[in-house]
Amino acid sequence: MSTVVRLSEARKADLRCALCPIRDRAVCAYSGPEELKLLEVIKSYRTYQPGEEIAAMGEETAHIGSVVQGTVSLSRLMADGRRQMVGLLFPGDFVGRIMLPTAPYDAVAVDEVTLCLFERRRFERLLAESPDLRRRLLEMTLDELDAAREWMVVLGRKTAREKLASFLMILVRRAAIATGGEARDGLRIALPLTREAMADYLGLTIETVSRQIGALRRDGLITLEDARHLVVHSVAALREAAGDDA
Amino acid sequence: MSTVVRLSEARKADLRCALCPIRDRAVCAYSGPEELKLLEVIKSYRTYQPGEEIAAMGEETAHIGSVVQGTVSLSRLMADGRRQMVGLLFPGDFVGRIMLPTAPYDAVAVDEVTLCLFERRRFERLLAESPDLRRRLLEMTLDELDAAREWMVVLGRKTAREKLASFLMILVRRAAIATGGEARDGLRIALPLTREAMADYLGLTIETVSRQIGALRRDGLITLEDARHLVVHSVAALREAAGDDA
DNA sequence: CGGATTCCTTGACCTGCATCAATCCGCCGC
DNA sequence: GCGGCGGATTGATGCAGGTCAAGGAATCCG
Repeated sequence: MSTVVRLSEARKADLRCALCPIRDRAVCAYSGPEELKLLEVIKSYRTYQPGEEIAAMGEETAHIGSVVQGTVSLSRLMADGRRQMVGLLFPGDFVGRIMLPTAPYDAVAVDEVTLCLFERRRFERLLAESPDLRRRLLEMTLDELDAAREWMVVLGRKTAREKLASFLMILVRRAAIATGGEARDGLRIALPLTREAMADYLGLTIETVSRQIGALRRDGLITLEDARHLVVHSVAALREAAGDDA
Repeated sequence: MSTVVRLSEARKADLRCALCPIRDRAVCAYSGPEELKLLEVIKSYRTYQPGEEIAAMGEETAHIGSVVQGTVSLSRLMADGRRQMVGLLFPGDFVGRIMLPTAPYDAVAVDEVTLCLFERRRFERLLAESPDLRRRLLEMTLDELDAAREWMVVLGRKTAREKLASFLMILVRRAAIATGGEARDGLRIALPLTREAMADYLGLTIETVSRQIGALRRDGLITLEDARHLVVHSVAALREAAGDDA
């Protein structure tokens, strides 16, 4: 009995917004305690398995929300099977298109994903009344637009090697943020994506992805622990290889 | 004397928001008469010549505003000279990044461009108080994000021919909207961009752009009047060539 | 333990687009 | 008229990355 109580208390604690791991980055980042209370009432959590579909392009989406844990891919599929990933969402990022009833692309869980969901209609009603939510959502959308445009440069103008290095740099920056500080040499990186998903993100084939990873390894920029884990030896060299100046 | 008066009256009429040609599409689309009055006070017009720089990446931008007339390109330049266009703005579209002091990319007038400008600080203050402006801006930003992601598919996965056809389809859709109705066969299209600008938009070289236009012409999809004007014979065939289903 | 499956790597070959180079066309100033 | 110039076309050639094919490594399951 007492274990049950303790479990339910723990579950409850998980659900408290104040303790949420993405509290400072999600749509609700600017929301005060009163608004948080409102959100707490209407929110629900859902977990998706790797590869599981979160939303399908063209279909109605009843829920929208935030990535709490894991990685979500947004992609578009052409009629003949070619696929292009158009976004990669990490904890704190917002999933779902507001002001539009249907999803404009496929959303798929890359690894095990937990979402903090709101019923779309209810969230939009809340949005209409909350300057804090609106402000944060606008800010996040603008950031995503900048990121999308940055990625257009990668897709349109970079070589396969530069594409790979650019992708790794994204992971390096994320890992640096997660561990609190600067991007340091010797950083160990987990690749959340399969070779195929990377290829779809970078506009390449899996063979080219594999070969370019091999080339970066041979050139001493990285070491592969296994197919999904690597160590970055020189962040500066990797940035150089990505063709960025920033 | 009387002509001077009449001229100044005409000028004044040009400046009245109620008569603005982009009144229904710009940031101010949802603004009521009172708000329009406020905007009317702080706005100013400026005209740019073809090729003239509107904003340079990384530099502070004192003004933001709407495209009233003409076409604006947003692009990013890599250190070695490679350029990728990341957006093409038409009348009604918003120029400038709010909530950020510096421009995230270069903005250049493609042809003769007229902007309706607001001092950035003042506009942001207005934005903070106006739900109508904020709502419209969020809506426009979300639309641009969708457009950017759609373009990522073009850049990442389409062939040169499909890229050209996709670009022409954008112009066809725009021309259709401008002339009020459906995209009809036999439509005459003006190319606002040079071959170089098209190449930068599509992630190609000017030679490939030229060759692919030639190929579309030889295949009977289009006829060239001159280098900057063409007729689309079959919109359906062009869409097909673009590799789209929508 | 062995077979099946999924994911990744590697090799040989091919092709679509880039590169390099020459020419053309329309337009301007003189 | 004619040179000069920016933009566009066209041709010849090369190569980065795609395609096709085989095989390895890890995991699952009977």
